[in-house]
Amino acid sequence: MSRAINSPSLVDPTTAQRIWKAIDELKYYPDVHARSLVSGKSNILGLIVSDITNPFFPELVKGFEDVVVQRGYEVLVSSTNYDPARMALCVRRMIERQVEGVAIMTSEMEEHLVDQLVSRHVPTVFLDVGTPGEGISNIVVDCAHGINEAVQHLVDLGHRKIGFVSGPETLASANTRRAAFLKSKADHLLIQNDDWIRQGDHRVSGGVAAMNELLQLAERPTAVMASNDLTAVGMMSAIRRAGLSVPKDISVVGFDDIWLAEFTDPPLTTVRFPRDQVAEQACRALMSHLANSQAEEKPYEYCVETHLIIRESTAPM
Amino acid sequence: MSRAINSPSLVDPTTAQRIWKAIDELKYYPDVHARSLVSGKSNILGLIVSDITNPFFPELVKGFEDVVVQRGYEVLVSSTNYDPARMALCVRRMIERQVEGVAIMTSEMEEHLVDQLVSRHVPTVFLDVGTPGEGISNIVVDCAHGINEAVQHLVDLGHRKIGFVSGPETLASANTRRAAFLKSKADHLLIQNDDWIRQGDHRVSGGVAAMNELLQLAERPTAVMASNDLTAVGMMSAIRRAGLSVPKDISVVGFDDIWLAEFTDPPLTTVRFPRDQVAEQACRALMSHLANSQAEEKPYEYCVETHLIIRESTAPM
DNA sequence: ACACCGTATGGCAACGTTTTCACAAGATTA
DNA sequence: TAATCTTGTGAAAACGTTGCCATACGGTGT
Repeated sequence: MSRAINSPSLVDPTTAQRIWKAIDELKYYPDVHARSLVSGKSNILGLIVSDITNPFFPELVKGFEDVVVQRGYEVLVSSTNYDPARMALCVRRMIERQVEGVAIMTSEMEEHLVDQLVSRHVPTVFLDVGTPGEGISNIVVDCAHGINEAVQHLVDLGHRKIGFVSGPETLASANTRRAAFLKSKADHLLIQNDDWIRQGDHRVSGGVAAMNELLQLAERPTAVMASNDLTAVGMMSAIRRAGLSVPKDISVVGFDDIWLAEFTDPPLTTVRFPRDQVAEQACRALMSHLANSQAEEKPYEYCVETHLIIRESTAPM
Repeated sequence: MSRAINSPSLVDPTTAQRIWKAIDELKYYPDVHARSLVSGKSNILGLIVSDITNPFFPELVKGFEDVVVQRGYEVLVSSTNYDPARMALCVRRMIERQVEGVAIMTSEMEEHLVDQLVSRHVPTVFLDVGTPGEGISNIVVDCAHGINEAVQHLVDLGHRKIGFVSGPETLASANTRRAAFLKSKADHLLIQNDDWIRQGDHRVSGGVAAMNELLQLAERPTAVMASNDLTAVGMMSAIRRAGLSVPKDISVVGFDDIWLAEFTDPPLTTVRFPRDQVAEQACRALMSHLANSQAEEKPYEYCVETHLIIRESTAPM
């Protein structure tokens, strides 16, 4: 009987024992569907990422799964593959399965899809985009802090000519990072040179191409930063192909601290994007919405910091 | 009404239209839980992996998600983190959510957990371990083929002294690969030298350590193969730290063809483990069990091939 | 015109829980 | 001893579907 399981206080110890014995013997598992049907709660949280194959995401997924499961919930992971149609499918899957909340960890998100979620009162949490409000939270990531540390680190090493390879300009997060770099550069009174600011695509190939452009400049930067680690990997590769050495000739700094960064050659100095913390905070935000369901839906906004991880791709000028 | 949705043939076109209109207007989504409750089918397939953070898995997860979703099912992904207790939790989660089938893509699996699944008649598919039977399928991976191609490739380049760094001996897949290498080596009448066979741990650090041992040998191999790409990455790093060059001084071949292999320096020649095919076949196997539910539960056994991908970490001796 | 058949539709039981309500039995009090 | 209260338990409604059965309706054949 359900009472024995859910409100042990109300039931006589001896009957409770009888019931638990039966449960054990029959290997009884409660039927989640019946349970969900009557309670209206699915006990599922959704997680939407761009592409699980992108090394940025697995850590996020893992972190999310860990804490969500620990709290007795289940996770529904889905990838958009950067495809708007596919994104619509992801949202539909979430709604159909009646998830109790969704963490949308992609940087692109169409307005009307978000509306579908809010109109169904599904709590939502975003990764550093958009505006918190009615059931919508946001994890804001302080990229500037880590980028500032990185610039400071390079300045300390004697670098004054620092280049930057950004991500695609359609990507909000890429623009944030670029702006943070520009600001930090100005704050440090470094040499300004627009030629040293190049655009990549957050993939290895973009890093290679951008770095090749930088290498052909008459006056080259002595250190370069990248908008993400993949770009930095491409840049290091291009530098080496040009017969130069990292970090002896040019220092390189990445961003994200993906798993790979530790094992590039040389190991990449980079800014750590704390994906495990993001996952935990996203989950916490969702749970918080679930707790104070209708009343006072306080939008949750949590700030997560980034920090420089110094490895071996940076050296004195 | 359910008829309009599920058996369009039985309902008058005009009423059908009325119903669809209403569905649209009310933004009606059928309640999966009620549906599952009455039908007894959850429309969910489970996927258990060791660690989504391990670069081997994301591609597998993505492939699985793609085809499962396409067939109108949902996926429940869970990671064991190589922890038996956690594995038990994974199985429990699967059973509680009443998945209709589970793909267990880890190499370790405790007997009694599998029993829980079979006793509940949950179709199961494994990745190259165990014995097919009553509702249990297996995707067998022909590692030998790719390894043979790799050895042949090295022989063609003039190598006769080929080393091998294996994975942990507790891992079935690692032993399979090691055995395949040994057999291929014998077939090619290559120089036998037990000193050239080392044990790694399928991680970068193990590759570094094993390679350092090989480098200290009086008579060194001129080419080395690894049980997986991570090991190969470590080996390349160790070689370079020793002041030698890949592939000029020593050729290196990996196994798995993880995403990273394309971007190491030099790009890694490796044996491609077709994870997308595995995912698709796993799904197909599960679906096949679902189709002929009770009757003639034919165990499904599919063989997937491996092939050498030649990049730049191998060169003539 | 009447019986018959096929098709389209309304109604109802069932799925396995949770929750509420009512009731029984024992304990407490006047 | 009777009345009231407490505690534990059984019974029933509800959740939103599906699948079956009954029924109403329009058409066809005699």
